[in-house]
Amino acid sequence: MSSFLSRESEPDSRTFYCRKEKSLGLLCSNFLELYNHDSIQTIGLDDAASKLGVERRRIYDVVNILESIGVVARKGKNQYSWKGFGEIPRALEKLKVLDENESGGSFNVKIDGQDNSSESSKHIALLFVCLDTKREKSLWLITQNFVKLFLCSDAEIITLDSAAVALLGDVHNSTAMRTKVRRLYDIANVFSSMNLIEKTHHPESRKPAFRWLGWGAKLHNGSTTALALNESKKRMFGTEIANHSLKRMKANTSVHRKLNQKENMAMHIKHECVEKDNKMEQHLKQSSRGFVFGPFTPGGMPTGNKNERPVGDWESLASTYKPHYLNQALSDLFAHYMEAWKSWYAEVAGRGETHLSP
DNA sequence: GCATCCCGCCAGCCC
DNA sequence: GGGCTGGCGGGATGC
Repeated sequence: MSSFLSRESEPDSRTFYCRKEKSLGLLCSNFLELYNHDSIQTIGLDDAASKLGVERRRIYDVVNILESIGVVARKGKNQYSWKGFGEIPRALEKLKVLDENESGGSFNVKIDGQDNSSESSKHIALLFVCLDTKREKSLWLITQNFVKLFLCSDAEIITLDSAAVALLGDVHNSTAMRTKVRRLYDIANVFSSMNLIEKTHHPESRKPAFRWLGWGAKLHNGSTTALALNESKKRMFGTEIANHSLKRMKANTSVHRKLNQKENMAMHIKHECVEKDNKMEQHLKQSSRGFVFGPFTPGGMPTGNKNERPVGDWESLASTYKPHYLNQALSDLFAHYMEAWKSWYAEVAGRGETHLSP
């Protein structure tokens, strides 16, 4: 039996209550470790609850969130089937396509002060206006809409407050807002534990917010990514269980995690990608006086900074950071990053967006 | 004091 | 009717 299971029976865990040991994120990590195996066909909720030492009610929360991104699928009463991480890209793509169909084409939603356009607000309101009935308030749908906020908006980071506003529509209903934010915290914890998002702070309000890391930011090869996640989880579980300080949110961010030298190639590849992003981001931050840009933020955007790098420098910077990967998949991934960066640069430069400057 | 989110009540649904 | 499902919000914990 895994260490996370035996821990439940320890007398200390009852004597000294630690909230973080009970968190949904940790439960999700343990759930994934338990079921992320090729041999797993069916997941019984009772079985999961007893093996993980939690109430069945908590399992519902986890599987509902996982179901919304395709990792598991409901087979019947009390039964789910394991689909695996390879389903995540497909599920995300479906969400994106679905959203484009619903909104009559891709639109640029900006939230959290990144755009004050009333048109964008209208789009959001139209997109989530249907969240009224019980079914439509389900964790499953809230999760999907939360993902859509990232996938279909220009927002690099999103605060849970603004996500709640977007999903709820009615800003004046404070009770409903609080409830929605609670649910978003649940979802965010699960996603954080899977490294789909990471916690950060809004650059202006300094409010807690979340940044979308997404599946594509890891590896495009589904199986390799799943392997990487699987391996990473194994390491993180051990760390979390053994570490009583349990700095979960910080430890779980892929950006800040240090790589164990003995980790496998998949983890190494993943880390290498993140490292490249970090270097790019650090340079971007230096020239933008602390504004938190994402990895693809155009370097040529005017910031008013005297030390601002000219566009050409960024292109040379990009080529400077071009890694010499032996792995073809990784080379393809980096090429994809470069393409995305270039297209975003072209788009933003074309619009002449100066309002992003602090 | 605010952010976070666990916990379990209880209503709706299904068999 | 009983079990399953999961929305919901009180209130405890963390920082």
